[in-house]
Amino acid sequence: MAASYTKHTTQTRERILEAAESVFADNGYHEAIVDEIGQRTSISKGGLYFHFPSKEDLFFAVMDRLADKLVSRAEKAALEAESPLRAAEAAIDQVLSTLSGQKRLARLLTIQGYTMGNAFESKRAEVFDRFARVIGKHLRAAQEAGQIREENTDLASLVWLGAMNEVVVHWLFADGSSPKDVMSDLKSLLLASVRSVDSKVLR
Amino acid sequence: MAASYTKHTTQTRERILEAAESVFADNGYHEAIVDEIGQRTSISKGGLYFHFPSKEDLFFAVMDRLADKLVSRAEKAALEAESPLRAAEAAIDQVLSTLSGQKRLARLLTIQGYTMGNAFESKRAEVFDRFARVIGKHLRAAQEAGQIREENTDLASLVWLGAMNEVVVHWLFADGSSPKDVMSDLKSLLLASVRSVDSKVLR
DNA sequence: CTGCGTAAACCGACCAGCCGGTCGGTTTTG
DNA sequence: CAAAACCGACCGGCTGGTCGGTTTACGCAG
Repeated sequence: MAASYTKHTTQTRERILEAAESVFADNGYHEAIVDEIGQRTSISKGGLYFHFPSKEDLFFAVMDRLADKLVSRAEKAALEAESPLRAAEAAIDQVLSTLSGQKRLARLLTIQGYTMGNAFESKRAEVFDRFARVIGKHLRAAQEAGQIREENTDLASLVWLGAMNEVVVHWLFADGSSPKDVMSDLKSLLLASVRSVDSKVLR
Repeated sequence: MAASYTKHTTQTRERILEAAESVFADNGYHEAIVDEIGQRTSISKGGLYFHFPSKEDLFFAVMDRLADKLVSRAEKAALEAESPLRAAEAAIDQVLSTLSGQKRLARLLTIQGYTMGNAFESKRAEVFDRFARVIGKHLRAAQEAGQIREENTDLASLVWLGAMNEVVVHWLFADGSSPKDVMSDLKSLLLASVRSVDSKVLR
């Protein structure tokens, strides 16, 4: 499918996605106006609708693209880690520091995404699940390797994800310290939540 | 201010809030239609707008009312606990089991609330902060009482809150096990995240 | 290389319908 | 008899999406 696109088309799609991302990030789904994406792209509304069937689809495409980027970053970082637990750590590290530098993007992923009604629900679930799975994979490995006590790794990854999310959201709202700044404290909390009682086994 | 309302007015307001809560919970902010609140209340749109200046204000009032209810429940439960750490535990216990029984309400608090654009941001922050403060208060006490290791209690309460939120949201989307079912696992994770290394000091 | 025909890509004026909010008037309350 | 409470027909702005038409890209025959 993607292969059938000409190079030119692909480039244009990319341009649109880029602009759409910024518009959605600024305003959220509902407040975002399709024409504005047109303006920023110098592509008319008609042109936009040639590439994407609807505003909703465009939004989904933006989210997918974003998730792809972040997840692959996280997985790459995890690959370089020297132990499963470190890998899980590296993944959240990566995500948090990326988001730290890009407030609007963070906003899009955590808050703005919600701003479409029911239609978005499943998308949100999908994107967050992808992250949860990345974390879960490594936690499971860590458990098998005896690095951690916790057996319910699915729940644990949910907890980790939720914690990260909340830290990011809090930063966005309260604009206090950035996720980067609390990262080390956060990591020790999360590690503590799963580690063996015998703390020597940790890592 | 509230005192200046007549009894009758107060009752009507209550009826409206009740209906509004259910309509918002069903559809989210944008999809919710003011007229429908009218229908369910048998109060005309004009009547509604006599009591609330705008849809947005009505929504805020609904959220406030909800937060009041939940927070006071949580605090009441915490009062009866025998130690600060137990109190924090009781608070999340209370919230989770309440939400477990009321899916629509849970949806409203966690997801639907977001479905208004930027205007909602500060409200979300406010509501969640109230919960965070409840947890934080007890964690701080627990820290002073030497029950827990963690010093950054603000962060810890954020983590707890985020974890709870994510568990609820996941339940709503995936409709797997209810928060109630994972509660004990969740609690042990959260406790582990903050407890002293010397596990005997726990509680 | 050139001209040409076809289809892809793009344009932008226009429409449609939805829904929050209004307001002049009516009923109820005290 | 005020004033509060309520009614509901109506308005108007807004914005996704459409569609007939134009331009560009590209393969190919002469």
